[in-house]
Amino acid sequence: MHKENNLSKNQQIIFDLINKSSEPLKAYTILFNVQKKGIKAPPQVYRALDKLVQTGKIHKIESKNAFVACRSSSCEISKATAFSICESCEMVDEISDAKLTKYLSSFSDKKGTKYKRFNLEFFGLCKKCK
Amino acid sequence: MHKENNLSKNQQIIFDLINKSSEPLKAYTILFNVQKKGIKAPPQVYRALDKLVQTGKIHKIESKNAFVACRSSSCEISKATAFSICESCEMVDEISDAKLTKYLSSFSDKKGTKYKRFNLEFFGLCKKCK
DNA sequence: TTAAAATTTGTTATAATATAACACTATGTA
DNA sequence: TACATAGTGTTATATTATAACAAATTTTAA
Repeated sequence: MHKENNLSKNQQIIFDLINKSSEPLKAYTILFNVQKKGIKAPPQVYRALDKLVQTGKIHKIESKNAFVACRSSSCEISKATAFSICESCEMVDEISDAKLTKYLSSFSDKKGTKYKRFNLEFFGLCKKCK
Repeated sequence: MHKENNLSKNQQIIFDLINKSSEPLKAYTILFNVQKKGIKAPPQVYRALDKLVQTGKIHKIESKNAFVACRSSSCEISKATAFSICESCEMVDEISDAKLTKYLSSFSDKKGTKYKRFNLEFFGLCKKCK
């Protein structure tokens, strides 16, 4: 039987926590919340996070050092991420906009270089906070 | 006499260092390099960095926790930044592309929300590394 | 010019984020 | 089975960033 794309125990615990959260979670918040499940030390959390990011199950919000579950159905998108971030309430939403992805994926700079991966973070006020 | 847009002593020292660097500098690298000039502690560095970022003289590369001088002539652009990052040699270039800026500045999401600020980081291989 | 306000500085301590290194276990593959 | 790969548990430590307070400097405006 070939390798399933299943998560290991720690990966699953941490993914579940992030996935049911309505807001980005930080590594040490995650650590605190999974200690009752036996995950006791930072490296355990960071290793699971690294793997989940690599496989596109979660994304890192770089400007916040926090992690959100991918909400995008086709998660090739781990290489092409965009988020909106509210500067007031800190809410983060994943943007999945085919046009935007296409535009940025085919963007080439002045030297003609194209890039296989990007991360875009928009900042403003969400609907509630406006 | 009204306030000039001049930099304070520490801000100038730290800006000069970043400005003459060909690569993004990290806060503690900066600290190490300015100790001979009398800047001895992290808060002095971080305060200057914060101010320089606010005024658009430098930008923070979020995925690297590092800082580069703004190379864009019209530095209103501090609200609309884009960078290319080489995954091999770590080189970072600021992208100033009017079309790209315009496209992203006028982007509105599914709810019709527009965002006043964004940061975009492209990852790939630079010309040298290809 | 001079007093109040705002900004910048200097300093110590500590918080928050992240990884190195090592020994061991579990799982997948040939 | 036996080898390789991925995951786990653990301790210690490295890296990035801020809190809090006192003093000095610069700006503003009465």
